[in-house]
Amino acid sequence: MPSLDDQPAASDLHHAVLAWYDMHARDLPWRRPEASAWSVMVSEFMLQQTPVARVLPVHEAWLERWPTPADLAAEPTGEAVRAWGRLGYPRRALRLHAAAVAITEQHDGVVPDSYDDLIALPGVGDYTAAAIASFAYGRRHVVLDTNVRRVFARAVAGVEFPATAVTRAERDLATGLLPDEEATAATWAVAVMELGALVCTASSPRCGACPIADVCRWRLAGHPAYDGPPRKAQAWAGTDRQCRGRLMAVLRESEGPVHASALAAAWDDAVQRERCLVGLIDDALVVRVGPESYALP
DNA sequence: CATCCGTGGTG
DNA sequence: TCACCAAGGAT
Repeated sequence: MPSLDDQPAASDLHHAVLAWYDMHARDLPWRRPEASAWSVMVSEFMLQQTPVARVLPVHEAWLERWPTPADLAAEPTGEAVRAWGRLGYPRRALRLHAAAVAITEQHDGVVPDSYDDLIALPGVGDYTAAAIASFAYGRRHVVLDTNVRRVFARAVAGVEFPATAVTRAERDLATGLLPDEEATAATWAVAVMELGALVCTASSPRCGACPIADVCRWRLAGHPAYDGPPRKAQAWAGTDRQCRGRLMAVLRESEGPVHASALAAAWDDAVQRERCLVGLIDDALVVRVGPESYALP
């Protein structure tokens, strides 16, 4: 019978989480045995800050249209931005395209399997590099995303939410919990993430359905309330992000170039509209094709 | 290390 | 209703 001072034994966590995953894992396209590394990579880009439900249809259309990195690399960047649709953060589409170009030119069109090669690609940070290496190639890596961090914060550290930024102690903890055997480590990585996504959710966690509830330090401590710094909600109404989104929607939905008047109709504040347009052009999400005419690149 | 970068679902 | 949140990365 565990006391509050005990750390959950790694072996207990492994068995419980892996058994739970075997039973409850979602059947997602990028997890199927026939899924290519490119499919995994596309999913990871799309899933950066966007929920699975909204990624599914876009991912399917994307892989059908561009089955390999070279297929995407051969297209203008604007086609990637248009196909990205309303997933949000369209710079991710640009980075995915740039990554496809780099893979085509520097890796013979094959998605790299090493963390070092992956993290050198545009739009690939620590999480995405580890995720692709682990999920697509079965390599042993610490995959630290928001779900995994939350599960470990609760089950091991006994707090409701992890710190704002990844700490050294947190990474050491995750490293220590990573199973030794390579294939097991890869399954563990996706299993812990799935547990965080489906059971150990940010709000209203389903502890009654959790395979490690009996050793979870946060639950054993009586679910103490979060006492860290307030996590600031992102402002939205009236921000440049909203303005940029409106402008991009106009361009996306138009087959050809749009006149400045069409953009003006999408956002009233002329000063802010101009600032955002300049920013979009600077980001290479928009190109000016005439005196008062704009288009996707 | 804090801030910026989209969008839509939900309790 | 509206604050919160969803598989981050770049600067």
